[in-house]
Amino acid sequence: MATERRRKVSLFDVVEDPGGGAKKAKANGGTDLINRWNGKPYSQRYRDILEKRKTLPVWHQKDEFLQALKDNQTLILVGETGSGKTTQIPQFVLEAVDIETPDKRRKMMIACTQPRRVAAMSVSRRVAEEMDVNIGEEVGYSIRFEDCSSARTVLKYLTDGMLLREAMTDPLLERYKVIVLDEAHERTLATDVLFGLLKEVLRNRPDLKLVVMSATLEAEKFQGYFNGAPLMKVPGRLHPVEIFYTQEPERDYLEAAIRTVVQIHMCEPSGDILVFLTGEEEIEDACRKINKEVSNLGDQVGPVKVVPLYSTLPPAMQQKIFEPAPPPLKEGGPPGRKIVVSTNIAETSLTIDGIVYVIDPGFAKQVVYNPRVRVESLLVSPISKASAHQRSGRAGRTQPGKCFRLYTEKSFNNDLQPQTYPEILRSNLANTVLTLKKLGIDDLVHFDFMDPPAPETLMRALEVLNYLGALDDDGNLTKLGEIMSEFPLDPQMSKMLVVSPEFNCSNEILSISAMLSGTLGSSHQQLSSLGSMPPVGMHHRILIPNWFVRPREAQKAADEAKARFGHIDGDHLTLLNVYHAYKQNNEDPSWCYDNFVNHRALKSADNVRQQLVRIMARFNLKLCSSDFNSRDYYVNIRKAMLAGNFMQVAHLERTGHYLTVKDNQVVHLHPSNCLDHKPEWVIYNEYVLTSRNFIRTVTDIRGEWLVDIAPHYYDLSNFPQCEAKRVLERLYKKREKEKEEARSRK
DNA sequence: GAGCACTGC
Repeated sequence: MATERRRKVSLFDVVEDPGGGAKKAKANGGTDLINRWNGKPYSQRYRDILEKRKTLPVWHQKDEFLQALKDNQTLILVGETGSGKTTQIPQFVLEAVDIETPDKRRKMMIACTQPRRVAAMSVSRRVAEEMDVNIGEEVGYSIRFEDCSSARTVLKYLTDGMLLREAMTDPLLERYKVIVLDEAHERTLATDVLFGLLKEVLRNRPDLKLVVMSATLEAEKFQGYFNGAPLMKVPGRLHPVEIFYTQEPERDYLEAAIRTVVQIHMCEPSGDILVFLTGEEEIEDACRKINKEVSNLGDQVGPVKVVPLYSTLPPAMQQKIFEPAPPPLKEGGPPGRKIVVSTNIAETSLTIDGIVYVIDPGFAKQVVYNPRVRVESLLVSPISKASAHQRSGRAGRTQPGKCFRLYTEKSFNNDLQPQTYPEILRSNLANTVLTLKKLGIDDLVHFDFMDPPAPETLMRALEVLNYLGALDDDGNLTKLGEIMSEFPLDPQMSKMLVVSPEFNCSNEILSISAMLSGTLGSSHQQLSSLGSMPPVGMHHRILIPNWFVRPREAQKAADEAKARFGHIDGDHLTLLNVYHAYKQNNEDPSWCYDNFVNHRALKSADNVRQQLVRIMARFNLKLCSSDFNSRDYYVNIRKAMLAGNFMQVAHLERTGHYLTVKDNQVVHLHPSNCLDHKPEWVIYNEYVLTSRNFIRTVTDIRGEWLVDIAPHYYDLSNFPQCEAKRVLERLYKKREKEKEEARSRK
């Protein structure tokens, strides 16, 4: 222990002078004009930025921070918006720690995790500028689809999910000297897994340090979890925001929100308005109504620009939130105003400057997972206090602001829960459990989760992985499971992909998997901002992007276009048709436009597909297709899909409705399906609970295949009494008879 | 015959 202690200290060369870079350069044998990191002279721009950096709140506590870092292995830092922690703390760390290795060509790194890709990209660009180096060299970032770092990189920003991936091949994270977990209060699934993992790694690597950065005072909870690690608080830099509550509860929050917008516009000084609503339809509706109400007021009030904002809005439309408010109609007339009507996207992911008024009805759509029926549903539910706090903060970024909460103060105090439930308590954990197993965590029950998931959720996940063959009966990772864990897909999908060569259709399953695996990411590139924050729930599930565009003014034409891609045996095959058509038309955006196909979604599917192909190659999984003209072409694809999705099967009962297999839930085919008939058996990708229980993205499969491909799941000794069971009994008998006949023929 | 809060690998 004593030697470890000494070693730790000697590796830690803290600079006593808070002056920073210039002095360090001198110490390195150069002059104070030379950049320690790349040996080049500092630019004037560097010095200008440095002066501004020094005014950030964290700089006042630089010495205190470095001393605490020197004395402790783990440190918790709480800083609200505007403290500068995300950009400055990793630089402080870099100045202070010794990152040399015996190998002179390579240094150890500082990692800083972010929940979102755009943040990792934009923050690292900013920091590279501040350090006067080129992005991708000494300072870099690493996100899915893009590694912008090199052998020279000493400071790397990366998504929390990416660090988790790295841990799969480098379990002790030996490339890193210090790991900074930023935005820890958001409690993403990946951050929560990293918490537990890093606690273990820290025990095995006394030379590694961890800085946990968070924006809320839940930090005391973090402190308890990290064995009493010291906590440092850094003030934020927000303007004051005055909070107003309603006297009485509002019966109709949409109507109340619109009324409040109009009142602000009539009575309050200039400044833009941000309204939080729950979804696309509600937002579009509100925008129309606001425009109508304001135009009814005539020219007594200034002009307004009402802008909707939600994630599925095309980027060009989202860009409108950055346009300035309209000028007064006539000189000296009442000022114009921009009114942004947004989902939660404006709470964390996007920051709009110039907002002075926030209207918060107190609701958001949130996912609720029920492990008993294995269903996730999207429900409009009250937000948490932390979320309300975050929303109000959006009014104080550029000047003092006002926030109008459309609920009573009593309701805020008594009804809202303090924090949004962390994602790990609200998700299906099949994929997370697979990752943990791959990381070498064998005993999940005793894994040190900050908030342990319900045992039932873990049991469900283990059960699913066992049925898929990823875990053996003792819960150990199988060879198959090991390969599956490498794919950035849900276990059902990675299973069908890994076995698809056996069905001679891996090319097609690759395309279908890529289409189903929705990442419309990187579209917010220009929309990003350094602002960030709080605990609003994220979740993990299969969410399928919109491949088809259906503009209000051309719905009929869009439906006709979609029908042209339709495959009567199912939606998965329809997706394959769309993908093939897209490739045959050279990925042409105007072809997409003419055919009402979402070019962004297809482009991102193509990107995902390339990544999946690389992983297939790593494991020598064959890329193959059946003859397109053979009768087996689609049959093979449907069988391969069943090999992964045999747990998401529904059976058509004689009464005319579908029952899910084993769970016996009544479900309905979602009307968006492309089938021309009601198949006896279907596999489905999504279970959506809206006006009815729908299964969406469905494909016709044959009962015989259930018996052939998944007999361990369709084991009738362990099956509830139902019509499907009787059908399966007949199918098993039929198979046995066929076998007997085959034997007697021999 | 219906509708998609938000992320990530």
